[in-house]
Amino acid sequence: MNNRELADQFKLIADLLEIKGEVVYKVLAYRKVADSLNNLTQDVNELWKEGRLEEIPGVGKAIAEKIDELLSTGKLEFLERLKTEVPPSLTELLQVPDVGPRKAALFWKELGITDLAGLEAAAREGKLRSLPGMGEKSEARILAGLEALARRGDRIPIGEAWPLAQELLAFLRKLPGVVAAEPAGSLRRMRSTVGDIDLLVASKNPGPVMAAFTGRKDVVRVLASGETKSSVEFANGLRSQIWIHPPERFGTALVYATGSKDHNVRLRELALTMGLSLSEHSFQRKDGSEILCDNEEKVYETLGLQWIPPELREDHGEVQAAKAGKLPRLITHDDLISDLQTHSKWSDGKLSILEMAKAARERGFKLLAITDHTPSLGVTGGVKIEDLARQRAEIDAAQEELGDSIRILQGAEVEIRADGRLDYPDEVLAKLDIVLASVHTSLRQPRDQVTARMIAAIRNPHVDIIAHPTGRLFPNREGADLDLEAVFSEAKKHGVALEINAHPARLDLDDTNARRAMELGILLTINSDAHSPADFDLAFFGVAIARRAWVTPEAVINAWPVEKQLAWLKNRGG
DNA sequence: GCCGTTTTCGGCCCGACTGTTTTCAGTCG
Repeated sequence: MNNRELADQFKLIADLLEIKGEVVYKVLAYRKVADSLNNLTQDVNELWKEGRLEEIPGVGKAIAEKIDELLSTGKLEFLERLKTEVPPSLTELLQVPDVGPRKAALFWKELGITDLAGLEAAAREGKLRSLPGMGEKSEARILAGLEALARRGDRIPIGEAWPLAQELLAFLRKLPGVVAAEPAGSLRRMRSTVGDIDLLVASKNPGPVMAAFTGRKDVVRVLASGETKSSVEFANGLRSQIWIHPPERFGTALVYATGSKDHNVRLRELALTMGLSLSEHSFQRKDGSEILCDNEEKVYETLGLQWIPPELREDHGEVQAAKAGKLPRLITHDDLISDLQTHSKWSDGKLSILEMAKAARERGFKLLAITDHTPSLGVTGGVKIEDLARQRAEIDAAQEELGDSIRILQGAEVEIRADGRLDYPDEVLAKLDIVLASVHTSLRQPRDQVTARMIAAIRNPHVDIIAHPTGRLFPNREGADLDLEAVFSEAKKHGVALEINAHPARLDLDDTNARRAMELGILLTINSDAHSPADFDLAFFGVAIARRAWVTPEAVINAWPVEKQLAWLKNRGG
């Protein structure tokens, strides 16, 4: 059982206990452990073997025993018994907006509803409205929520949400009386997926701004509209909400709206120790007087903290680090001066090498690796060995034309075949300037097999980088079941770099794994995987993942001076 | 169920909005 699978068990326990009506703090305790496990930078099995389970945040004696039972036997008696008391399928209902644990319990106990289909049928038959605390409007909201859920599915990739948010922000910023408009929520924290689009507006006159927002043509439903907060749904099922606060309170409001919830709780606890109560409006002293903050820096300063970049605000140690003045200098998009994974017409890219190099140069890159696919990945039209010399000639010609404004490398994204062999023989790899190795197929191999395959690639002396290590694709393809600890240990030993692939459908390594790699001192690389000029800009999302992983520029090859990048490649003997 | 600059018990952040209610529960972030 891996970290995520274990976390799922505890999330299920939390949901079931909540529906059962258990005291809320017990539920929160289980939920916190699920979150801790999901964000753990080590394999929980290692901690378990070393008897260090209680070092995991939120894990005490009782939960440590449950983890022990789950990892030893694969089952948990406590959970099995719980499942006989509350049907597990009831947790489906919690996905529906406006349905929480109390209503789920109500529907189950009064109407025998145990899943989404049952809820929808009952709502359509008008059976919900007569329940205590329910009415026609509540029933209609639940039906609307069910429809939105069906349309939208789950969370959406940040690559889709970000452009939509920019469009909404541009709209808001043009409205009269709007002083500022910023992204908030998981969007601003740059999580790889977001549930809805949160936006914060500064204005002294919120009424007309709210009206303009909720009155947009693409809004199909207004879910809430108040003085400080409104929430709407778009035709595709996506939801967005805005808060509007006066400019002099923008700082506290932005901290609040950005979250995460756990980060906010941490800040509020800290405020209380200083005799202050922190809300989205202000700090309040015990005598009722307020401290207003028009920007975030003032909020953190009042708490005796360094300003914390939004990407770190997950209650993963950032508040403690800020208190000690030890926040890392996070990498930025501007730090990147190379892109080490891109594709040209030689495989599945859209442009010639010269066109790609010009596009890279326009974006300020000084170094570009052309890393086309290899033949076994048939759909990409991989470069045959006999064509590599002609590709080299094209690179030389492009280099000639562009002079020293940008340096172009001949590389390859070499397929790691199902049996662990690479798609080019060593003598061919030896002639390339840079070699990335990656898996695209046979991702469902058993853990041992797929891990061995990856390790074999890392041990090949010509391989410089493992690209998108797990092979995951949003939203539907799970990554390979890799033993990442083993992969990390081997990468460290052989000095092979691991990629944070910036394509929003990949974002692989993810933030949690990238943080673990960083802690282990493994080199990282952030690449766009560009197949067309616009794709170069996707590096932005890769940087976001790196920032969420506390990554500094020193750890990222692409942020090094060109000569250092080239020297690293040369010294690897590739 | 966890946890400790109020420490081994008694707390555990703060508020907006809605709907069904005549003062509040439920949900959400």
